Amino acid sequence: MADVKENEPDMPNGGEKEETQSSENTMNQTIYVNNLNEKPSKKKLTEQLYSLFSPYGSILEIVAAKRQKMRGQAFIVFKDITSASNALREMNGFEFLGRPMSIQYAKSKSDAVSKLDGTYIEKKRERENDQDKKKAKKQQTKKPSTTAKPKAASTANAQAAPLQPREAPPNKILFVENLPEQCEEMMLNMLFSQFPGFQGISMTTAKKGVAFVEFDDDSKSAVAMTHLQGFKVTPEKPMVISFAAQ
DNA sequence: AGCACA
Repeated sequence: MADVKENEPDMPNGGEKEETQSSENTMNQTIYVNNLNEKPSKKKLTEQLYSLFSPYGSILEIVAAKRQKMRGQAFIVFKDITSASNALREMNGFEFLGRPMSIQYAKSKSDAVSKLDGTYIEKKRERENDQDKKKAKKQQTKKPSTTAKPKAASTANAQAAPLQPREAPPNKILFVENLPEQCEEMMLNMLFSQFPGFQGISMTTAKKGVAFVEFDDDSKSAVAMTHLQGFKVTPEKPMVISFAAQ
């Protein structure tokens, strides 16, 4: 297994420029994307977003609406929060259909998620009014017993955490990310073709720094993955390898 | 700019 040091002190500055943090929202498995091109139809846009974001993990749902208030925006509901985190990190500011996407965590939980939790309420009949609760139950100690979701022990860590391979069932196709922009198919070929069962590379035209590598079967791809995981093409960019999503 | 889902 990979030894990961979780407690090493972070360097205050990695030389990265800190731009205005657009996402001060708390972590959410749903990401809110805006500044999208408003020309394509809702269906078309949703399709594009699916193919763009599915490499980061299973997508439960994509919600986009056509109303004036909602156009140019979309909600990508991931199955895992780490997928959302990775997608946000990687794709924020990425130029999509001629415009740089802006991505934040969604402010609230998606219905698709609530339905899986069992906490879904049919209509917006129930508004949580804190006023009422405070007045009625002043001294009541609220004890989350049943459906208490495990609160992230460190809420701030995940967003600052470096890109990590995502969890996915074995697949003969590997998803490689965090590649430097100057990385070309040729050099990936040289790296991966040394492992048995290598079939080929396919770089997505949509996004640089990402590639798919295919092997004969998932045992062969697993070998290559363990050997090349974290391999640094350049000192700043260790490649992150996962099994491709179905 | 703009945080929804019936």
